[in-house]
Amino acid sequence: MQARIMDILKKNQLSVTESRKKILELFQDNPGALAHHDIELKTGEKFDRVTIYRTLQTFVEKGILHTIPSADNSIRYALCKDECTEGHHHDNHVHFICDKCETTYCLEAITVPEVKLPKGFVPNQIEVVVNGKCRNCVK
Amino acid sequence: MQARIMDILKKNQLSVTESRKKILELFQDNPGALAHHDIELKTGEKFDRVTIYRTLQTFVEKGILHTIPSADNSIRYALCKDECTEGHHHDNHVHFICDKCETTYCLEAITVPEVKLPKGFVPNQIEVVVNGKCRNCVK
DNA sequence: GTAACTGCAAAATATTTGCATCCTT
DNA sequence: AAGGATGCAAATATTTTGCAGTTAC
Repeated sequence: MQARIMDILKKNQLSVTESRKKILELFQDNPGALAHHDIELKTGEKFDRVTIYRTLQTFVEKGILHTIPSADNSIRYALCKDECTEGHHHDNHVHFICDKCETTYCLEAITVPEVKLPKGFVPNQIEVVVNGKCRNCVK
Repeated sequence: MQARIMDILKKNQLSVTESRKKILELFQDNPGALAHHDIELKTGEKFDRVTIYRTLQTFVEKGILHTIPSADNSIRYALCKDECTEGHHHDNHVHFICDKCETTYCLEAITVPEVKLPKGFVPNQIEVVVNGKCRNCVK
């Protein structure tokens, strides 16, 4: 686990620091996506808020994390698959946000369906975010 | 135009005030979606920032506007079709955000495709947001 | 006249920037 | 040792809340 984290950092020419290791670890241990605020809590506020901002930004730029759009003003982040490289994301999978437990899942197995656009519109990236009840909350 | 605006407000039991009329008018005149910030600018900062927050919130609650998720921490709002009622939105159309001009379109004609979810996941709402070049920016 | 709405002030929260210090390489 | 990363302070920006005055009905 630790090894994998170091690999990710080194592959992206980032120095291996406490905060980066810890934050990456969080994402690896977590099934879903995390928002800035979650990270602050889960690290026990061990790191400066600013460091978290900068770390997340760096990870997104390097293609280690991707962002998940939401309608509630809190961007969530999730680990990218290996194919992502700097400046080029390939996270064309479906995201699922549970209305009950708020967990955000990256449904890697589900590919984004084709969307037919009107003439003149050229797609670049397609985001699909599904809300509903996740398998743990559908009782 | 004005008549239609009054209709919308009355139908939702909202008193007809300057700010509400003006903001609704903005949405009617605009092809795309608007963020809080856009509205401040387009009204010439005539209304208090707080009033705009409250007006937008009210409109969303009443089903007059819907929100469009985004990955950049700026929620955009767009007019709902008539079928939306208080507490129940039906905006299952595709949203398109232009990478160049930043305009957000509601592609009413394009319905959201079926998405197959893993066992145990029950969908409630599906959001599809496409990024790319719009018909004005594809030269 | 009454309830609803607005504007102002202020609080709470979130985000960004500069800089000195510390850590990684 | 050098460059990069962090933490702190502070500047900005965003969002929320309370309340008094105003407006719609």
